[in-house]
Amino acid sequence: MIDPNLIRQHLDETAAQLARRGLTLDCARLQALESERKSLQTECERLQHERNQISRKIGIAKADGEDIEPIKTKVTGISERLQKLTGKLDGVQNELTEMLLGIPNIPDTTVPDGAGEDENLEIRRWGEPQKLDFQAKDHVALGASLGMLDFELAAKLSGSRFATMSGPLARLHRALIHFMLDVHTREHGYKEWYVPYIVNADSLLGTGQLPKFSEELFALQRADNERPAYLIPTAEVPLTNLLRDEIINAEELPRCYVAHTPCFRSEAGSYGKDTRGMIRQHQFEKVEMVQFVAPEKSSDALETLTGHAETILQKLKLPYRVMSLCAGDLGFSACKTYDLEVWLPGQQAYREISSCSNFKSFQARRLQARWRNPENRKPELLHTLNGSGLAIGRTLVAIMENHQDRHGTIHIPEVLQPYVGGMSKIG
RNA sequence: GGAGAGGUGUCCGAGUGGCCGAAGGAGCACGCCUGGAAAGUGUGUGUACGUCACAAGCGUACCGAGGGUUCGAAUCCCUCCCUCUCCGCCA
Repeated sequence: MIDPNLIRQHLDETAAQLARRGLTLDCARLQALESERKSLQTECERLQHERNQISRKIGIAKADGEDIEPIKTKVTGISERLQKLTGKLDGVQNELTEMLLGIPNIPDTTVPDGAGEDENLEIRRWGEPQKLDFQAKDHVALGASLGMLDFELAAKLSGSRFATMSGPLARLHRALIHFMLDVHTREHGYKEWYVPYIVNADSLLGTGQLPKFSEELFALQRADNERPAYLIPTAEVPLTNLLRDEIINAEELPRCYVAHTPCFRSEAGSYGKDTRGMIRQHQFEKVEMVQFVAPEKSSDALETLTGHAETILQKLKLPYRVMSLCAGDLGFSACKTYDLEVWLPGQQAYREISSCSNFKSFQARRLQARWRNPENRKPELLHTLNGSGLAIGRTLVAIMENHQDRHGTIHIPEVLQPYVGGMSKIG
């Protein structure tokens, strides 16, 4: 959630900044609701004050043995008026918060202009796409010829957008998880977590997936009376919510967390997109990094966090480029995002493999995740960041396609070999 | 699944209808003491919102969440969530 004060005091500038995303803010409605809220709230509080005063007098009068009936009737009148007004105030406030929750984060000033994907800005490249003297196969063909990657079999079990892997390929997939966790914990100073894969609505509200994006989630059917629960779409949700409603000390910052989890996405609205292969699945594994930092540190933290994700690609010798998402392509909660796009010879294209974002206080405000600023001893909102480090399935795809030879053999990057019992190739 | 106990401020912990935003302690901040530190000691120390100059002051709300009773609720009633103990079951 953006700072409500921006709506109250700097509505026009805020609307202008949000317009970069292609969003038109209903300023008139917001302003009307805001001024109505103001007058209703003032009046309600005045009446409450009056009621509290009189009620207090009743207590005293009663102790003195006086007749309290006349005072009581006076209060009753106030209470009736108060009830009507608070009802109205609640209505206004609900509409206002609903609108506020629906407003995306304000793009950072360093975010490039643009309406969508095509206008994202390339920041840098690493590695050269290999020039092969044979026709590169994509991972689907490679996996099928190895007999270790099967989508039809998965469809029998579960439906479309699932995969089975077997044998050495399944092992390599598992190895990637361990490798990435080891790099982030040993070399980048992250703390490893194991977290629930099922979360409640509050957690999803905290990170911004709810209320707006419920169609992307798998909701679980539960017994009567139980609150809805959801499969996590990313480890960002449980990891970031670890600090929900917490106040932490300055010396405990930054907090750098990493976890591997499966991720579940319904991929509603992506029909016909990436239907071939493992790029877009209902279930995939991901190693996720999350950082909680003091506000003035978050811009730098985004650079280092992105670097941590890049390290993995470099160690795996996978060519990639870093894209700064333009305002129109930013995710709902993000203020600035770098996408890492890995080269996929099978597609002859760079494809997203990691997304690293600074949310500033947008998530922290919903979460009430705070720190105690030593300067004034007051609790203030933290800044949160996260990034994939990396998406496991897509990394596997990238390894298969980039490290294939003319025989369809996959050559395993050296850094991974200790994780697969010294195996150097598959097939 | 059965039986019981409980959820109060940064933390611990008192408080069973009327100046209770809440005793006491710890922690923290500032000061005294000290060669320095510890100990000791004094003072201060919740959050959000409104009014307003994001000052002071004043006001409102908040004692797990949401309803209700009442002139008045941390305190009484209902529903839900969560934690703990014992028993049962179980990867």
